[in-house]
Amino acid sequence: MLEGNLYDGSCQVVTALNLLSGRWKLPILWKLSKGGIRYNELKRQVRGITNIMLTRSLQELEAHGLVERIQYEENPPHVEYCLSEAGRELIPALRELIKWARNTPHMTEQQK
Amino acid sequence: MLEGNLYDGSCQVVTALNLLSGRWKLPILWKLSKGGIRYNELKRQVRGITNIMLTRSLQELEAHGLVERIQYEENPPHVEYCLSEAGRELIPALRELIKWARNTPHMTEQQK
DNA sequence: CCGCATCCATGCGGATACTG
DNA sequence: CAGTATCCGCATGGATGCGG
Repeated sequence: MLEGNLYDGSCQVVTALNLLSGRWKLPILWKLSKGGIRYNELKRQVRGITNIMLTRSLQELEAHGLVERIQYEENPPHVEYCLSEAGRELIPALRELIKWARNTPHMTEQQK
Repeated sequence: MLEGNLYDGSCQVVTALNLLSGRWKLPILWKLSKGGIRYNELKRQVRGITNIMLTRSLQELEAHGLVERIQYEENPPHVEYCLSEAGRELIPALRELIKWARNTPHMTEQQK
């Protein structure tokens, strides 16, 4: 896995990582990892996010199969978001990254 | 040093992940994980990268403590780059991400 | 051999306002 | 409640050429 043609391997990881980059994706995924949640509740919990950014992020994550959108045909509208199987499988990798970030001085210092 | 850090980290993981995002950082780190390497050799191995992008990426990675630059006072010039301790500690997390990316259909299909 | 300076294009993150 | 529609600034990626 580490060996062999590295560039091929890197491509997918680069794609994956760029999918997750940006200011909001991880916080969103994190909230979703706790279970299904509605749009406005999610917006409340992800501090500072606006409608447009929440909508876009969710759409992207859904388009790439990390998040599932479930719409209940009710009035008033009721939509829930949750992690897909792929999304759930991603969590362990993120946990590793979190662990690393916490134990890395430069990461904790340079919060300018 | 390069200015304009995109998002200050209200979250360390977000900061960490954004540090790694972009087209070249991971391929570079990947090559470096094999051991120290010279600038031009690195440029040869990271297909398609230009001087400016290689230089910038290395500077950023160095500024954030993931990469170390070693300059030998010789003529002709001799510079080597290698992973720092923090950089080496990051590899396991990346391995997880690679594993995930490889096992995720959408990642392998949708190279947009 | 190992870079930096300059300039340019693009896309992303975001503010504001509106809708079914 | 759950979103869209516009518009915009600026960081980021990149081509090309120069310099120690």
